[in-house]
Amino acid sequence: MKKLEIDFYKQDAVTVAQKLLGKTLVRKWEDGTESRYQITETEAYLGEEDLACHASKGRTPRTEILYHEGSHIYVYLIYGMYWMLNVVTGEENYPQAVLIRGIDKIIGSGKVGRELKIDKSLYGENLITSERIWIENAEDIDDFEKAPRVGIDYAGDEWKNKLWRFFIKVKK
DNA sequence: TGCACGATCTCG
DNA sequence: GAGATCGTGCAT
Repeated sequence: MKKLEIDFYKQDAVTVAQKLLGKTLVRKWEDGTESRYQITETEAYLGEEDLACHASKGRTPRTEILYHEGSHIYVYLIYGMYWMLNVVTGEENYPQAVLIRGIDKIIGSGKVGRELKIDKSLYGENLITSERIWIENAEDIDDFEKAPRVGIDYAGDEWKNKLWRFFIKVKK
């Protein structure tokens, strides 16, 4: 399949989060081998006014990449041990990102970070030009579930109740 | 310069 | 149900 192009990432985070479901995440290792995963769960973080989005605290060295245009990668260390993998979306100066929470059978952003060996060296990587990580196109998934986002109790009711978490419905 | 806290997981 | 473990942001 073909790599996703810049136009895909320039859409808003909520749209991209839904469309990323079912797409193929490709990780190329140091030794030249590749691993491929189907994206099964995502969450959207949209703009400075979204209190759950890291950019709500303003532009800092850490969140800088969120202000760039879509297709960049935002990695973030949480609880001192887990690297979260995020895809920056939208136009420049409009901070948005999609958190990858699940790939294949690996559900949980901490596990994803470990599986993909995500670390600071991937911060700011570009999904279109990178030789180490990119996303390939696949058929859109229409049959998915929505739910409130996880672990953002501090964001306040208005934001924490938004159904911006998306995951593929498990087939019986 | 210091400190409290978090988009989590694993183990007991 | 608590601990592991550390970069970041904000208060001193």
